[in-house]
Amino acid sequence: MTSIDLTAPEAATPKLGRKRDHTRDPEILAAALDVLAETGYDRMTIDMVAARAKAGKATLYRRWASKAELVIDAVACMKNADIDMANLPDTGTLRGDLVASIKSHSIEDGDRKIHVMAGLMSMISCDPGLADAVQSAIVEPRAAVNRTLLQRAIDRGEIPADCDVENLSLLVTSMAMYRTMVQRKTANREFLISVIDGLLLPAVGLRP
Amino acid sequence: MTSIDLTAPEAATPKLGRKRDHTRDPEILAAALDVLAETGYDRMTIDMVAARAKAGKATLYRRWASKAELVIDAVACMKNADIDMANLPDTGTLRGDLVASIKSHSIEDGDRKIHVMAGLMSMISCDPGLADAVQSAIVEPRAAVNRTLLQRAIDRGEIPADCDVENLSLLVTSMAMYRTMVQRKTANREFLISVIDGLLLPAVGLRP
DNA sequence: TATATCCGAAACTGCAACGTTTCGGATATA
DNA sequence: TATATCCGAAACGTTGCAGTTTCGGATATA
Repeated sequence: MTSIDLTAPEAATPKLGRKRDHTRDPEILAAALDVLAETGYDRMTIDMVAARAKAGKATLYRRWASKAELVIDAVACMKNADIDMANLPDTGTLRGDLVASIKSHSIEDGDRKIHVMAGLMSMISCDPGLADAVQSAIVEPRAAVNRTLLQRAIDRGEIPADCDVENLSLLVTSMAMYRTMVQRKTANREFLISVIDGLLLPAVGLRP
Repeated sequence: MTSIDLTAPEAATPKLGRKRDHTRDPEILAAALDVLAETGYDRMTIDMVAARAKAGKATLYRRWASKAELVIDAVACMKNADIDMANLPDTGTLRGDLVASIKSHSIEDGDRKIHVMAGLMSMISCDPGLADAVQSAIVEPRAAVNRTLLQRAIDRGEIPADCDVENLSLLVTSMAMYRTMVQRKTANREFLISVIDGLLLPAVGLRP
């Protein structure tokens, strides 16, 4: 199912000959994500991915049984590309933490994730496994960051303890997704800060 | 292009014989939207729509030149299915107006619109005309309602004049879209009110 | 009533992409 | 060095759907 399974040695494997080069797997998966983000799942073809990765189509089919498995693996392997829960910003204020978590790299990465999700939208309702992969690899990590930052602000008494942490932690991502998917505009730094200053902070009783 | 164009009389049309029955067009378009919302654009087939509408495939191709035109027409014709700008609620408070605008019918309609958008996600990045149709038929009408209700609240001095009306007017829809598309949960009345009371009203300085 | 056009059902064509397979050449292991 | 497996390229068969056409039957117009 996953690329990890493919690395497992089989019972009666002959030991002679060349071994498969798994160092190229990440390149192929990255190429798959690129094509997915640009064209969407249904219009994406294996040939596109192979061409992008400068690999033969046969090479891909040697490693993944189908287009669906390739995509699921690609999504699963994009987990935590930019998010480091163990090393969150700690500036002393909620606004400082939120703004510090918007590095230019994480903006690009977030944008990419949104486009990948858009490409998976039609497929996601059919395959529950894919929905789970998207949930744990794309959605949940980002929400966890915001949830932690909000909880810290509560703990230090900066914001009221009875505020709606769950909805608040999804606010910025929801607005970014809407802007990207529906309005077809980029969720750039300026926009993200306008959401923080215009919606999130006022909602917890802070004036930026 | 549109069903309206198809009703236009042609120059040298013979006057004899049976005329095309356009009273069934809305049924066919509604069937197209149903299939679109359920299966997505790429997996949707003309046969599905024909079967749903209990019509022949040839009948559909007599009226729309292609699958794309059928879908664009269907989206355009769902304009304002539930929204009546001339008859907005006016309860005297922002919360009253917002809650009053969430009738059970408009919840279902909003849910349907979100599923239609999800089905169009992959296609929407290819066809700019489709993006415009979605924008004016699905997205903008709902935002306009919220924008008006917020502006009224400003005019009567209920909320500060410098609040972020543009982002605020997209807040509920964004959260509903996120919940439906990503979390695969229904954006029911309880959820919508939790967004209003937990995010929107606090963000404009009101305590529900 | 006679006729022209409609209708739905179903068979058909064309095409695009999936997934498979084969090929010659390269390369790591024994 | 010998061999087994890798690699990328390219051809192939199959499938599924878009779009077309044909058919018998129904229906509104004259």
